[in-house]
Amino acid sequence: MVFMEKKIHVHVADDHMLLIEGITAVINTDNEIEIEGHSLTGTEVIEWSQNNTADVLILDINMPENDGIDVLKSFKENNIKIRTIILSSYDDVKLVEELIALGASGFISKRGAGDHIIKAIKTVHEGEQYFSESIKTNLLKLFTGQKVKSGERPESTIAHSLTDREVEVLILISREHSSPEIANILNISQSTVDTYRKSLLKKTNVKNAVGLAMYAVKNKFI
Amino acid sequence: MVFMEKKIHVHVADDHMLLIEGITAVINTDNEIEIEGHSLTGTEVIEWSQNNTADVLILDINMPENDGIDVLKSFKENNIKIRTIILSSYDDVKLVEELIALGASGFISKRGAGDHIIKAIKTVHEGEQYFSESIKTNLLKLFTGQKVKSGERPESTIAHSLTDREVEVLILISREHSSPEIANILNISQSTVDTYRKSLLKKTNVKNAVGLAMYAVKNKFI
DNA sequence: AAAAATATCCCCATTTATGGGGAGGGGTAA
DNA sequence: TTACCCCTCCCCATAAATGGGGATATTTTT
Repeated sequence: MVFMEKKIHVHVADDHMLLIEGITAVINTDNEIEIEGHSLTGTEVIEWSQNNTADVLILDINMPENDGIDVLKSFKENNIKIRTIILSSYDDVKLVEELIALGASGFISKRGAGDHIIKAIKTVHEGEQYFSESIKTNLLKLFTGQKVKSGERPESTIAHSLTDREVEVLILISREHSSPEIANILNISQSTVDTYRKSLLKKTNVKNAVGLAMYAVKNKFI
Repeated sequence: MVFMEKKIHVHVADDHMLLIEGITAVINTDNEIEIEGHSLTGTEVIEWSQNNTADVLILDINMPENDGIDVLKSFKENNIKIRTIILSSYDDVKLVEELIALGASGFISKRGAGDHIIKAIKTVHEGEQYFSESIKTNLLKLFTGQKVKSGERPESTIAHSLTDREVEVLILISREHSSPEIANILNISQSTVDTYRKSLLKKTNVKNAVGLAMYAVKNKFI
């Protein structure tokens, strides 16, 4: 780096303080980036965002009160623009498209090794998108697993009789989102979401949303 | 510190590489402690333990393949003695008793601020128990909010801040039963079942029945 | 090209779930 | 005894979920 008039200010949002401390420690090894503050719930992030001074937000998806999706939605509604890096776990990969539509520009898996958070911050700060290695791998799996449909592979589970959209809805249901919320997140009407609910109930042969969530767990959708 | 013949060697087990990196960064600020290695699944920890060289193990409860509890059980079965600090999230507090019985000697919450991991490592390495502030607070809540019956014992697995009846309802909800069904099964009125639902939602801090089912799974009620 | 599947939306109606409040009786610990 | 918790029940109201039907446009498969 040649010029450095000002450090990149980063805000971290995660409900695990220990992770925040860890990220802070990692970031402190770089002298171009600085932690500006943190939030422990989605609600805190939303409050913070109304008067924020940071350049980049690192945002966990799973948080109490209001999750990462709620936060992004709120940004959109209030026309707040913050370059945001999503901290994802498990299969949030399937939501990448929606998250991008909601304004996220970076994705880092909590799981993946070599997911360089510092590089992610700098890349996103430059206005570009960043996908960590593990996210890219998962995305690839997701897409190849769909395009190679030409006559083969029943895969392991019956779960694959579910369509892409159904799976998305299933995951959101399992994350405790209601139909109106899901409609909002996926930008479709609630009627459509309800159609997917019916379809899911029929296909999985369970009684209600709880059954769907259990099914999602059992089949490792979450 | 006066004497320092040798650093404390620490092994970290967590399925989130990012957290491991964070912990490493924190620990590297102390020159008496050194990270010896890490594991990403319970299975890895068990394999590692058969030929370990570390003084202290930092162990996450929620891991794929074999969780922290499985790991501790394996230690006990194979008579492996490693001073272990539990990294807990959410309501694992309720498992503290069980975890101590299984050989854990330290507890740090991922959530709590000021949960000094370095102090925990040193304390546990000295052979003493360590409870982080947030764990102590939660434990206190748990016990004050509960009658410790004379000569009674808190069951083997999960201690409940939930009452007996609440747990029954929780389990039935998780089995996909509706309120009218539950009322029928328990021979109480639906009003009463609904009261328990409200109480459960409040205590577990989740949004809906799906959240309750997930809570039940996480806390091994089902 | 025709058939099948997918994604999207709507109507209707009923049942469940959630959220707020209050309330009495029984047991137990301070 | 008093205070507190637990179990039980009820009122009210609104939101959400379920169940049935049907519909159109696009994409994919055959």
